Amino acid sequence: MSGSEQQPASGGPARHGLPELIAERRAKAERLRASDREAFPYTFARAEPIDTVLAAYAHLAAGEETEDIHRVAGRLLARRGGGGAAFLDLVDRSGKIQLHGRRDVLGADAFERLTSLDLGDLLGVEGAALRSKRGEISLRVDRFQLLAKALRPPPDKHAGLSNVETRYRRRELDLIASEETRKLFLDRARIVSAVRAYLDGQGFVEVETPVLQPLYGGALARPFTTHHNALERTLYLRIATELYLKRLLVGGLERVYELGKDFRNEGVSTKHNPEFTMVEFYEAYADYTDEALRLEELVRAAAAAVAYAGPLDFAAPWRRVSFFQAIAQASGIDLSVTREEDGLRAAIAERGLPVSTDAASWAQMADELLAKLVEPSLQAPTFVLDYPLELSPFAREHRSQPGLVERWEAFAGGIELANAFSELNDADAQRARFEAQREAFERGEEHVQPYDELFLEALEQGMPPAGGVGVGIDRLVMLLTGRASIREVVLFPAMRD
RNA sequence: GGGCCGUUAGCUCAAUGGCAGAGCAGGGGCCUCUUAAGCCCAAGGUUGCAGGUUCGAGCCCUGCACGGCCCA
Repeated sequence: MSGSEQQPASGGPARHGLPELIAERRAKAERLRASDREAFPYTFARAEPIDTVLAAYAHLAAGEETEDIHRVAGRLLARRGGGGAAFLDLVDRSGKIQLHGRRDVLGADAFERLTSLDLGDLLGVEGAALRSKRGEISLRVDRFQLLAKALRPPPDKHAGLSNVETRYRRRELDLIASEETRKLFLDRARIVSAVRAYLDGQGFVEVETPVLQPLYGGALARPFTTHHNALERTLYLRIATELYLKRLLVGGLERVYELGKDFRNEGVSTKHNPEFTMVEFYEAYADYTDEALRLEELVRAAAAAVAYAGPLDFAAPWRRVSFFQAIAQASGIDLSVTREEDGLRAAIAERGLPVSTDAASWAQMADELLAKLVEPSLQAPTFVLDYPLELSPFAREHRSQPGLVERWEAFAGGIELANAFSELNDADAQRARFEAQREAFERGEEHVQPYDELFLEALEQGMPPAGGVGVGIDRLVMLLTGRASIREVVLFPAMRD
């Protein structure tokens, strides 16, 4: 501590705690800037990933040294030793390597600079590979440069960052402190790449449709509303890409997909973030049966990309069960018989099922039976097939079962993973569905599909028969990485201020 | 929306209603093969916020904020 800090009455105010730590680090940075012309370079070229250096020297025996020079760059996260020898742990995206700094190699000045670095500093190092006497593959530090100063201390070098709230709000700290977190988000990137690679390989074209939409649609959800000043109009953040993608089928693109963010203005939970990543893909001349095969293949590809070895078996074919069967097995209620609102309400009450029946339509109660009684029990990957028409305003009527539509939802690990239809391409039937939605809205139903005249005009132009699928990427990542909360797999989840 | 739990130093955590502590990190020293390196010294606090009870509150009570888990 400097003299002035020991005499706060005559000098500046005494600094303690975090401000003191930051001041110490800033002073070091300034001293280095003054004394070391090589500090803070703009680049550090030809650095190798740490894991490739480690892999190249797995054969070294303890105590064996080489003169093979390597360059690595990363963040300083631990330090041991002292006197004329220093051991530093340097971490990059690929791994961690030990650095062995020696006064007799570096000279007194450079060694002093090395040992005065702070944990958290970013540095570039050049030196010879060796395995220490205690058996750790290391680089002897021949030269090093401070690439950036960490003015704030990193999380505890052993305990890491365990405060969940801080991990979500300050994800950069979580990534610095936790190899597990780094691996998770690298796996997420691999999953997204695998999804794209699968669809690209199957002849799908990646497209981008509006996020800001004059009219939202394609799902039953409340939208975020915003305003365009120059156009002087209300715009909505999309809740789905469905309707625009189907217009591209009308346009003849045949196989299209979009992978991006949707926004739903609803509650947050361990399974819901207000913005989330969805891939939707649409395929002309195919139906929902074809799309079930596609989902099996897509998930298999994603699982392979992260070498999934968890408890779920994604090998095809997945289990298939009808909507009515699934509910009958879980509740004892046969919805094909109990097709009336009052009858279903009575059946639910009779069995004392935890399903709200007040002011609920038949379809709402059926949907809730699925969500409450069936969904949580579906651990092994399962398709639930053939939904009531009332729940599915964009799905095509079942070719053989009246009152149902050709739709499935895929579940695994107790959560909904994907949703698909044989797409409704009859413009007049679609118009009737919109009208039914309008009537539902007038009856007071909250989640309805707004009437989209432009979409109807597109269908009137002629849309090929098609299958379409939406897959929740966040949930796919949860399943393939074994995480129970969506907040774990979203880098910066929504948090209250 | 409800219930339970949590919030103390930069980080990880202690503390019968009775002087707020430790480890790590940071500061000053010693130490040329360490692995949570070690040893000595000094320093670091609006105990989430606002009230209340009490001679005395990190601890008890009320409200609020944020988070976690469970339920709806």
